[in-house]
Amino acid sequence: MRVSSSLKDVAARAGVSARTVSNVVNGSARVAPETRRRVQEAIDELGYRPNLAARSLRAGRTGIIGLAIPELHSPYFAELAGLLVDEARRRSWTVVIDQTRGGAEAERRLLTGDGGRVMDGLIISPWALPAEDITAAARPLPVVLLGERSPHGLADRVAVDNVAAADEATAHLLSLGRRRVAAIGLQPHLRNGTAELRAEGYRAALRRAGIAPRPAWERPVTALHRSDGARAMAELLDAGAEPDAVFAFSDELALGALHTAHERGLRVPQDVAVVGFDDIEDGRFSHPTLTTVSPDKGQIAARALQCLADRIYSPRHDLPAADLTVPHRLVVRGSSATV
Amino acid sequence: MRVSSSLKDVAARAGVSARTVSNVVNGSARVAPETRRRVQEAIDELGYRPNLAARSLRAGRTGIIGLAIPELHSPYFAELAGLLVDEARRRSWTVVIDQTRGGAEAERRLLTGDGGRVMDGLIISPWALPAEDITAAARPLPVVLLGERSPHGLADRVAVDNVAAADEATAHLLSLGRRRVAAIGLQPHLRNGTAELRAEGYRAALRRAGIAPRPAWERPVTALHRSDGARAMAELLDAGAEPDAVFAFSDELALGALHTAHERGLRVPQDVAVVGFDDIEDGRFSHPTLTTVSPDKGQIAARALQCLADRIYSPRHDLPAADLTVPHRLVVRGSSATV
DNA sequence: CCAGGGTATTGCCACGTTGAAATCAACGAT
DNA sequence: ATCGTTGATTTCAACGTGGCAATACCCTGG
Repeated sequence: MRVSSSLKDVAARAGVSARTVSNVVNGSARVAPETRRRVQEAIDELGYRPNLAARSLRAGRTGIIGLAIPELHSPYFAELAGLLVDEARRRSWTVVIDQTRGGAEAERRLLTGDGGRVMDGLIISPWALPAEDITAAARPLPVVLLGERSPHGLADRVAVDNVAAADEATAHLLSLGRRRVAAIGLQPHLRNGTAELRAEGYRAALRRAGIAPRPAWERPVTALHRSDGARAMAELLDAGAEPDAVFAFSDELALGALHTAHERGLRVPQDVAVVGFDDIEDGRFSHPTLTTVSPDKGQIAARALQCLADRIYSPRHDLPAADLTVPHRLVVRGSSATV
Repeated sequence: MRVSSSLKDVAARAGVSARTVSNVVNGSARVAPETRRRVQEAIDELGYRPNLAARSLRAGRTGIIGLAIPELHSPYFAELAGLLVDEARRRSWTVVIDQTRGGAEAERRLLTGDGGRVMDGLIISPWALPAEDITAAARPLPVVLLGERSPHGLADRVAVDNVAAADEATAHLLSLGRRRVAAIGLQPHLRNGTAELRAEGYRAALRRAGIAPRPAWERPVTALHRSDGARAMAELLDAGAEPDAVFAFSDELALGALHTAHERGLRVPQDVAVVGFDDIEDGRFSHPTLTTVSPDKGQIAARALQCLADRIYSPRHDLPAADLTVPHRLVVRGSSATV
């Protein structure tokens, strides 16, 4: 059996030209019913499948979009990736996933390397690289940024309102009567817009409640894993900050903080209330369950792909950059329950 | 600026033929240093990138491999996918990820649809479809099966020794003096080999300890999420099985079971010891931390890709199917600590 | 000054597909 | 009977690359 058959093989078998077979496959032109039947029969018999490489070469499009995220094993990104893959299938796109592992080099390679030629578009959650650099390197590849601060109209962007969401989360802790509200998750060493925005909202809520933000309450992290949250929480306690509440910039950090709280014999939420960000599944089954800011991930996925589709299928190269804000809501669970 | 430049454009600029540029790019033939310099210069100036579609068409290979897993947001698969993507980059392959969402239809579509033409090979963790069907549908695409029972030499397979691992986990619980050891995670309705194998090991360990396996102790689940584990645990308790230990076939199920135990006021490990399977990161930070069977995921990734590489780059189509067993170890943590 | 042998470079073609335009057949209207 | 029209099918060319074989070039030894 041949490894693969081509239009020509099918055409020979059906007694028509290759072009007619192409028409049957794509429905791009009218084909007589009888001819269509014969061709279809030949297709089935030979098990013909169109060669996508040839099709791409001809069309100048690959039907492949890239998704660049820092880490696939991070629950938030994994959930989001899952939704994006599903949504992409709905548009008959294939998704290639690239992990940047938080490296600026990886983010740049992705854009200047072969990636730029194989993908029709890219959805990226930037980490180390400023948004400006990304959009510059990517051109003319359509790019959608997730979460990052808006790059002044250089590329489409989809995100929750990080400032408002962080503000709400902090205000929620304050509404419980907590006054020493710490924050875990700053990343001053990185040009990471998301962390900056959440810190901004956190401080705004404190100020509105008449509390001056204190550097000692703001714990930086190098990465966003549970272990980083656990370490930051330990440092916070060791430094004698005596927080009665913690707002972690991600659920993973929050779960790490919970872990340390348990170790140190602190009761959650009685001694320390904890709020996270992302609404990953783990938080619904942790002990205690985790209060969190829940971004509408389904909408992030849908909107991001819509943006790409608009650019890929539109002949116009000067579409104004979209800056879409998707809804979020605060989900109150055990870790910040009223005591 | 041109959207993309071709060999021809570079050739024109450097004053050589397209073929010479191709030689410079691929190093496939000797090129005079001076010529190489001029060509490289032109490449840089034009920002030339090879067109992968054309290259694939010519070479008959795409450099893309598929990874089909039930769910991306499942921590185990997300971690594994991350490792596979990293390992694939090392071999300059790109990975497209497909989620079957546990559907037989999705698994079949993947193989018979366009996927089969765009991928050079496929790594699949089968769920609903018997391994035999998968390998039959895939031919002549090289396939590596993860975890599934060996399909009688039809395709390469990489997995831990599920029977032995489940046996060890159960034996560990028995060694703590537990006698009513329940199992959570059977999937009798699916043709899922992995669950069957783990049940086999579980029962073997019981029998060796002189305990007859009881159907009432074996709780089936429909999926492998935390919520399924939580439900199964609740059913187990409601049925009056009064287990003093639980072996869950995955960490997610185990974490769900922990959640229910907390809710019901059971102390872990004092009242019920719990062991999971997979060693996902969550288990290292849960409360209590989770005892689990830790498969060497790095080796699973490396070996699976090695198998694919062997088949893709080998002209021989009759390589015997490999059946590789990767090491695992039992990691004892809080959920089964000695009381 | 030329044959011989290597090195460097080139032209041509095919991979499988599809857009554009040409061809062919059939049919109704003039 | 002829022409125009519509519908169905075909021919031709090109997308960008790399294998193959041919060619142009240079140097050395006779």
